[in-house]
Amino acid sequence: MYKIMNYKLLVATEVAKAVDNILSEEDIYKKIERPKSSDMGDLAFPAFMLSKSLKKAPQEIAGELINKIDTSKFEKVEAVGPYVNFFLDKNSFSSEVITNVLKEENNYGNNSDGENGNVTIDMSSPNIAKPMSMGHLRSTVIGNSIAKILEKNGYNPIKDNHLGDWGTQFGKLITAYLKWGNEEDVRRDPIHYLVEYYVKFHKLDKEQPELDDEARDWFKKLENGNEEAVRLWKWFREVSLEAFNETYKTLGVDFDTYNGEAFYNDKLQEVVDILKDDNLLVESRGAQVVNLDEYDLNPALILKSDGASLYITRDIAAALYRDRTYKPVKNLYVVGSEQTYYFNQLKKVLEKMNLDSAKGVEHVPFGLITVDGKKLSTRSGRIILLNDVLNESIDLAKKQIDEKNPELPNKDEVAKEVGVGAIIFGDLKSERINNIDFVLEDQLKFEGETGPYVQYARVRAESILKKGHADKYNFSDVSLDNKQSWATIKLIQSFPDIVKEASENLEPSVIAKYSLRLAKAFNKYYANERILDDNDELESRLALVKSVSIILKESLRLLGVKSPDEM
RNA sequence: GUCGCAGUAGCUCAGCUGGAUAGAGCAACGGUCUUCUAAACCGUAGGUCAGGCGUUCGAAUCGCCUCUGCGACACCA
Repeated sequence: MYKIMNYKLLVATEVAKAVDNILSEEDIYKKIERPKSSDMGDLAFPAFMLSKSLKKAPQEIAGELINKIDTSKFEKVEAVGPYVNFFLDKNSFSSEVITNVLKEENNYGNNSDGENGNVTIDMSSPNIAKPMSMGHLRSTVIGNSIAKILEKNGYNPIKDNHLGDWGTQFGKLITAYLKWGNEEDVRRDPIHYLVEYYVKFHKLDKEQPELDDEARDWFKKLENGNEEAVRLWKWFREVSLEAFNETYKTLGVDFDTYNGEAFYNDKLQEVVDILKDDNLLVESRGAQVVNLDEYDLNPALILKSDGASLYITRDIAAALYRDRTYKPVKNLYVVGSEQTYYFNQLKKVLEKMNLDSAKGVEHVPFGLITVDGKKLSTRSGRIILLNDVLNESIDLAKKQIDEKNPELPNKDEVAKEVGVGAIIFGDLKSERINNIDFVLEDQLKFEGETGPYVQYARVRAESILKKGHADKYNFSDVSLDNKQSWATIKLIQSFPDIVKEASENLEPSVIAKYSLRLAKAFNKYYANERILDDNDELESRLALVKSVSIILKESLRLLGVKSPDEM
C-alpha cells in the first residue's frame, strides 16, 4: 500500500534532534498542534515545556530552535512568540496527498484497526404494530453510520434490529382486532389500523375491565402456542415489518438480523439456570434479582414476583446468544441516553456471569427528542411520525429542483436522495448526546450546514469533471502550489485521522462536521479559482476536484447519505 | 433526595482531550450570476464561554462547590 508521509512525525523528529533529546520524540509528537490560521504555518511546536528545564523564556527558546532545526525539508520554519511554526512544502505535499487519494479512491482512509473483529450493533428496534417515530430515526441512523464507520476501520459490523415483537400488548391487540378489526384494512395500512385498535382498546378498558381479562387470556394463549393467537401474532409482525421495511428502504438502511424479543423466548430459562448455577440469583421482595450493591447499583430484576421475565432477561439472553454466535469484540447498544442506568446494570450482570464479550458491551447513548421541551409518547398523542417528516422533506426537495434545475432527468430519485439526506445529515451532524427539541422547519433546511450543502458541493465538483473531460487524464503529475487550494488539500490529508476519530468515539458527527469543512473549503476554492482555465495546472486542479468528489461521496456514504451526481 | 448528562452570539451548534486575537450556520443588514449549477461566495453586526474557587507558565477545555434545564432511580421497555 502507498504509504503517506507522516508530517507530524517529521516535525517531531526534527525538533527532537534540535533539542538534543531533552524531550523524547513521542512527547514532542503529542504536543505538536495545528495553528488556527494558516499564516501561522501548518504545524506548530509550542516551546513552553522546554522553558523549565532550559530556564529560559519560551520565546527565546523558539528563537534559538529555528537556527538548530534542519529546515531543508520544509518550505519555511519561523518563530512567532513562544511557537515554532512549520510551513510544509506545498508542492510535494499536495502531489503526494492527491496522488494517494486518486489511487485509493473510496478506500482512501481505510485502516485495519478492527482486525476483522465482529461488532454486534443493537439498533433501531421499533415496536410491532406501532409507527416509527423520530426517536427510532436516531437509533437507526446512528447505528447505521457507526456500522459503516467501523467497517472502514477494519471491523465486521453485524446490525441487529432488536424488534419489540413480544409482550402483553399483543394480548390487547389480538382482543381488539377480533372485536373491531377488519382484515382488509390491516392489509391496506397495517400500522394505522393496528394503532387504531390499540388506542380504542385503551379508551374502553377503563370502563370495561373485562377487556383486560380477555387480553391477558389471549397473551397467555399466545405464550402457550395457541394456533389462532400465534397466527395473528405472526401476521401482525409480518405486515408491520413490511411497513418498516418500506421506511428502511427510504432511509437506505438494512440489517443483518431481525432477532426481536420473541426470538429469545425459548432462551430465557437457560439464563435463569445459569444465574442460579453461578449463585448470582437471590430472592428479594418476592422477585428474583442479581445483587449489584458492590457497584452502587440497584439490583437487576430477572424474574418478577409472579415469575414472569423482564426486559433484562431477554437482553441477557441476547448477549449470551451474540457471545456464542459471533464472539464479538464489541457489543453495542444504540439506545437513548435515558437508559444509561439500565445498561450499567446489564453490563455488570454480564460481567458477573463472566461472559467473554461482557467487556465489549457498550451503551452508545443519544439525546432525547422532545417537542416543546416535552418527551414524546404514543399515549399522549405527542408523536412525530417519521414517514411524515421524510415525505415532507422529499416534497420540499422536489420543489427546489423544479425551481432551480427543472431540466434534471431523474427528479424524483434525486428529490428523495436530497430530502432524506437532509433529515439523516441533520440528525448526525451534532454530537449524538445532545437533546433535540423537534421543530419541523429546522429539519427542512437545505442551506448552510446541511446535507444538501455537502451534496451540492460534490455536484459542482462532478459537473466540472464532466465539462473538463477529467476521465481522459491519468493524473500522473500533480503539482499544486497555490494558496487557494491549500486549505482543501490539508483537509483531504486529514481524512484518515477523521475516520479513526469517528470510530474511536463511535461518533458519526465527526464525519459530518468534517464533510462540512471540506465542502466549505471546496466551495471557497470554486468561487475564487477558475478551475477549467486551460493552463499548466489544469490537470492538477482537476485532480484536486476529483479527490474532493471522492471524499465527499465517501463521507456521505459513511453517514448513510446518498450523493447524487446532479441536483 | 441520590446519580447521570448538559449550560459557549438572538436561535442551533463547533472548539482537534490544556495553548496563539473564542469560531461556524441560521436569523438581520449590505454586496456578488453575459464566464465551471447563486442549494453558492464575500462583507457588517453580534460574547461576563451559567457563576465562583482551585490546579497550571497558560483553562471554554481539568478538579471542587453553587445555580439552571433534562433524564434515570427494581416488578415498563
